[in-house]
Amino acid sequence: MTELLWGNQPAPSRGPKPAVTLAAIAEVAIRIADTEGLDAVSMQRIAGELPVTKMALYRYVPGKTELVAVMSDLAMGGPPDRPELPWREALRTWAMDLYEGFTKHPWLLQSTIGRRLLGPNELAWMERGVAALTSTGLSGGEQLDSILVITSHVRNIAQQSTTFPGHSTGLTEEDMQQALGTILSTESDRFPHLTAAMRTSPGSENQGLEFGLDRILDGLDLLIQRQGGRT
Amino acid sequence: MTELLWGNQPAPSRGPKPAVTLAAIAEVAIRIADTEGLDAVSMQRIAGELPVTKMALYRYVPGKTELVAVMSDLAMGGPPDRPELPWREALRTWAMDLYEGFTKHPWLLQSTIGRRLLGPNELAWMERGVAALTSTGLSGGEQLDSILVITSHVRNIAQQSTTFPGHSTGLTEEDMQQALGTILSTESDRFPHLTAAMRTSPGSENQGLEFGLDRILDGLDLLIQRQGGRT
DNA sequence: AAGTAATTGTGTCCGATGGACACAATAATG
DNA sequence: CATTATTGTGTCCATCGGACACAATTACTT
Repeated sequence: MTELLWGNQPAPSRGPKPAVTLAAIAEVAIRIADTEGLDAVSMQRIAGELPVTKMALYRYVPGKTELVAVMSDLAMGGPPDRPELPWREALRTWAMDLYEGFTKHPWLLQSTIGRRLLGPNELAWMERGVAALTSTGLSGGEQLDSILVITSHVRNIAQQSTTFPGHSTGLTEEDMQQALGTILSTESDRFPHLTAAMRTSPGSENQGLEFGLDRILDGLDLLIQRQGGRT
Repeated sequence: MTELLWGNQPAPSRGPKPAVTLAAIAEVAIRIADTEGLDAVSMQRIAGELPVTKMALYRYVPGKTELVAVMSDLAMGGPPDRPELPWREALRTWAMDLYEGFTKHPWLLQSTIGRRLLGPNELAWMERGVAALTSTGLSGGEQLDSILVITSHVRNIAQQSTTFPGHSTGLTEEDMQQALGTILSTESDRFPHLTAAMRTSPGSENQGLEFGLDRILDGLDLLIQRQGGRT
């Protein structure tokens, strides 16, 4: 499995030439997931767009789980190159880049959850994250925890703002807002503060990303200053 | 669907007595999910533990999606009663209670993602969250964004710390750490900061929850003070 | 009391899924 | 030329969510 993700295949000499490559399989799978959602990615479907049958895919990948892992790391890609910046700006653009990646491939939010083996690209993202924090005086554990908080925030904001192709419950953002509205109006006595908050809320938007990010960065800044770290 | 979640069924008069109830179905489903994971919850499996057949369940629920929604809101439960506290402590215990809920039913992390209709219990949690922030002078939108950040953090911490029954890739936390270790040792030149950070890291734990929570609360505190809010 | 209408439970059937497995075709090596 | 490792194919299976027709049950109406 590690070999699959990191591309360390022994390269056999005997036997017929492979008709496809792991990369080609992953690319097809990614394209399907991008356009029709992760649930539309089946072995049949993939094989249908390649000069092989379904079962041939199992020569390249032990199972669907592993295939999803490979395509995930590939779709995620590495973090884009950015000019060196002070830690706060560096971390902010890092978060924004990450957000963009998740909006470009929304299904990554489904496929990269829970305990899993990490691929080279995912590790590269982490590397860039902690790199931004090395000069702050935070300990290793604090650095890791910091980028974890930011990642969580970015992920969950992306999750609720992007619309999933396929698999979704078929709910528009409007549907949800409307249903919530009618409930809150008929049941407003049970949720007084919530109704009040939603009434004064502008009703949107991706300011949620900015807001949380600013709070977290403020909190980190405070900790760094308190520990006498430099920028 | 809203009727299902909020328990507003018209109660028919004609016809035979129902052999089971929606609540009973949900309870069985919850028990299965708790012990064997969400993927083990199938209509067959549920019916097997009830005096009905699989297809009879569809008299109580339009489809599996809706059933999962119902069992999710039920398992989540409402927020526990807590004495009134200043906003920071209130929000902290709120987050801890939420965390406990997710560790008690890890599958909630899978079932309550993306756009979905909100049940009474989920709304009750939100109500408690914003209630803690009403006296801070934050706007409605800011209050909602605040509890969203905290929820995200709690969720993702719970996600990586709890072990999923079934469905998991069968990876122990040790397996992951070990695989990561070997990769970082053979590939340490590609990830210098990351390897350094992981070397000085104590290797664990749920201090990740505390750390991120403290940063977020610090950031909120700063914003509140900046706006001249009172505690 | 008898019949009508609404509602519940059952059984059968379907398409799609991931995967096991045996087998034939292909290429490099001895 | 024969051996051997490797690739691709076809068949088969259990499981899943769900559609649908049909029988059984109960309350309401006449």
